[in-house]
Amino acid sequence: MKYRRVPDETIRRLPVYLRGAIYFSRQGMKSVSSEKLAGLVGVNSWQIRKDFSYFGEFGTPGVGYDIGTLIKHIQRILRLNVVHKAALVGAGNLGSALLAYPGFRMYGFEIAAAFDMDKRKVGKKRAGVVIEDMAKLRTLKARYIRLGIIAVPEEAAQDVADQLVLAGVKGILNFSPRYVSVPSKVKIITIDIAMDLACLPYYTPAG
Amino acid sequence: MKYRRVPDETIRRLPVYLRGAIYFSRQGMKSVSSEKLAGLVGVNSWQIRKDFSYFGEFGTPGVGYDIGTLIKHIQRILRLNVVHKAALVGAGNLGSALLAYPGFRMYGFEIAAAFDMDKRKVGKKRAGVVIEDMAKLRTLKARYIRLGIIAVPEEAAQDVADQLVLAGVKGILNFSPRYVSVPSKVKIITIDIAMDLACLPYYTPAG
DNA sequence: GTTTGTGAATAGTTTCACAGCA
DNA sequence: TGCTGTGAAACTATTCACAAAC
Repeated sequence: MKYRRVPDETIRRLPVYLRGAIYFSRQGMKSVSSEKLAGLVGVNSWQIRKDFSYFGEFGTPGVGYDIGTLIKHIQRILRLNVVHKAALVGAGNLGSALLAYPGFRMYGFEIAAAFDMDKRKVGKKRAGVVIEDMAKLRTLKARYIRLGIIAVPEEAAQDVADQLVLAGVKGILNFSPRYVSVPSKVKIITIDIAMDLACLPYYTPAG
Repeated sequence: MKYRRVPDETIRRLPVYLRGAIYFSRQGMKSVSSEKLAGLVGVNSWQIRKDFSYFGEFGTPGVGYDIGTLIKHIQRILRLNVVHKAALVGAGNLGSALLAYPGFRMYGFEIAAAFDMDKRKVGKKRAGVVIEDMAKLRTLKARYIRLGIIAVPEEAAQDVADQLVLAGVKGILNFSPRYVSVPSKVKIITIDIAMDLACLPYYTPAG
């Protein structure tokens, strides 16, 4: 296929395919068709084939995709083939849930450090990770931690983001319900878990 | 403006605008321009004006949008002007975090019930909500609870979704990292908090 | 027979530029 | 002057249909 810019939407779907491929792999399957994968992850089969086609041909007509190859391929495209260390800021309810969440490992992430403003929490452990003082954020660079996760109350979000940027992180996952501004060299993704729910009533007329 | 189907993307942005409007309202402001709102929420001003234009004219040229009117308008469009009761299934780490999350109230949601498979948790309280036995799910309809939130391990997600559908919910917010299938009359939104993070390394080359 | 890969057609979304109103 | 509302243009993404590969 002649070169075309990869759509952002395609990138957004790759983790879904990766999860599906890992699932089939654990079931002991060796290869899978776009139709089968489509059934599992809830995306059309032609959409899946189109998405994969942006990265060259790696399926076998009449057979499907080799699951091992597929996993490696997607991991390399998304740069998930190396372990990415992340720092969590905020060890409250949400932060603790994130520390215990098994989903990060699946994509090669490791929450390697946790921080909290509350001095009483400092030194305690959550899911095997020792909570550190906010002042220690400056050590991130030396510890090769390049991602930050914000799980603090919204008033503190911008301040924490500034500190993370200062500490040299390259990407931030923001769980606080507030838009946060960062220099353009830093990529930020904001997830407001209530916002997705806010769209639901619109789509459920007889609610 | 002549009628045109409202883009899904516009609907997805409305909660963002709503949050911004509520923020300005709390600051004591009476009206706001699309430019000001744009600065807060990180969307272009013309995008905001376009989005609003799908629902008729409610701004004043030379002045901006009346904040009170804006809030009421968006709430009505999204059907957030009545309280929506939701049932949480799964009172583990994530479930507890959701129960304590203040963001739901902002959009008019109330987690009115919580359920867990673990009999030892049944009867205990989390953030003021008593955890009930899974068997009580069948009482949702009588209690006017039409939304379900799934916060259980992925193996149990499909089963819980089936039970929620049986209990008559109209919409489901799924936090388990697995695609779940439901009848087409039920709207489901799946959030995998790790999946968003999985896209980050792709956008941060020097990671 | 089955399943991939992809150009072309269709659909959806964003951006622009500016007329018109307060 | 300042800001909204919107048609038209540009851009992006999805869907289709089918030739080619196994």
